[in-house]
Amino acid sequence: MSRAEAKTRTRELLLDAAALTFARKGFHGATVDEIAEAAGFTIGALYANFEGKEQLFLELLSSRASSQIAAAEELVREGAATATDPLRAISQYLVDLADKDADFAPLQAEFWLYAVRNPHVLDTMAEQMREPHAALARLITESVDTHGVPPDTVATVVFALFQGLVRRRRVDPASAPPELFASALQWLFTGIEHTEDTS
Amino acid sequence: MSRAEAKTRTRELLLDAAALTFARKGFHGATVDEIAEAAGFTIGALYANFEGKEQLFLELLSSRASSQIAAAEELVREGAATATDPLRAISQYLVDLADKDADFAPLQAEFWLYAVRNPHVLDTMAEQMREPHAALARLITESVDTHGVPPDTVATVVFALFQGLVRRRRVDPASAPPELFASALQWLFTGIEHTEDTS
DNA sequence: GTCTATAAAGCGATAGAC
DNA sequence: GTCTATCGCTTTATAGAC
Repeated sequence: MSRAEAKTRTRELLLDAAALTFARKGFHGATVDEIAEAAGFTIGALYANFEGKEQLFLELLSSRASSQIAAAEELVREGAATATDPLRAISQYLVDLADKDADFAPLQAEFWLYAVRNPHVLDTMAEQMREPHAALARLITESVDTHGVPPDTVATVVFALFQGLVRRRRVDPASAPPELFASALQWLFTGIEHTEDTS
Repeated sequence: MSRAEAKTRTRELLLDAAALTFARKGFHGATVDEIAEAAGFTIGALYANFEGKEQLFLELLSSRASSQIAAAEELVREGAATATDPLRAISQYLVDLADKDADFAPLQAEFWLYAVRNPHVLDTMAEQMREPHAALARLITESVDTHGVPPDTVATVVFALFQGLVRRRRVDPASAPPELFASALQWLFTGIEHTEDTS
């Protein structure tokens, strides 16, 4: 491993550790010491690779876009594979993701709060969401008939719905079971009015 | 004003200031000094009325339930008043609320993060949501036919949807215009499939 | 490039005056 | 009950050794 590769590796380890620590403690709650230690280094390595805590956080915010893109692409692949019930496939995939990576939602919330409080990063935040959003819009276009409603619009609503349900699920799991994700998505397209009355 | 009333007033001023400051800076980002100053006092008054920063935050989390209940009750009244299009009335009311009080959503996010990171307050958080949730469920029952889907379930989905859209609106207002809130709610009941194709 | 030691600042909380 | 002054701890960031 060359010197340059070693440094890149250190940076990535620090970024991963930062993601974990910021998710668990928040931006102000997390300390640089703690982040460095979680990565297996001391603060010296951190300051050799990043200007400081804030720049590390912002770099993380930008870099996590790529991992989101990867997830979005897998979502599309999954959706194409199980074309029998694409809506159900989408919801199941996203519920699994949220349940498996418990740090994802808190980190996103932390990013959102930071962006709301520091308007100059709002654009970065919007940018971060663009590709996953586009991927979902593409999947929707391929899978269902939106009857003239722009796929972008539908994607926005679907993301909002899932984000809200994921947060709810954390506070009160019983009120937001996995099936609700699928049902809600189903309702969005066919309407509650057209649900078979099972009461 | 009696001594007891004065103290109660100080407590309330401090709680209001705490809501503002925690919303704008976050739990760790806000300082007790800053909160006291925003209320027009110094830290002495704060420590005379609360055990410390954490207890102040938790008391705020609990106390804000009552103001939410008030908002929920007004929502029900509004909904009953404009019974011509209750879905549209609900969405407009909630969008106005979110746009008017810019600190509300960040404070809720801060509460949620705190609850996720400190599981012993998850119940308090769930409790806080109960009454507004019940109010919305009642309004739904009165306003629309849910075709056997429990109103509680519908309320959960509606809250999730709105919460997600409000957050999105903060980052990218163009992608989440007020009309989208009404449309999304409409779709939930009648289905995108049954939208008139206006393309 | 990374570690250890330290500087400088900010924080929550307390004590005593009024 | 509230204010002012201060303690003690934690934090970010830097400097110098290796």
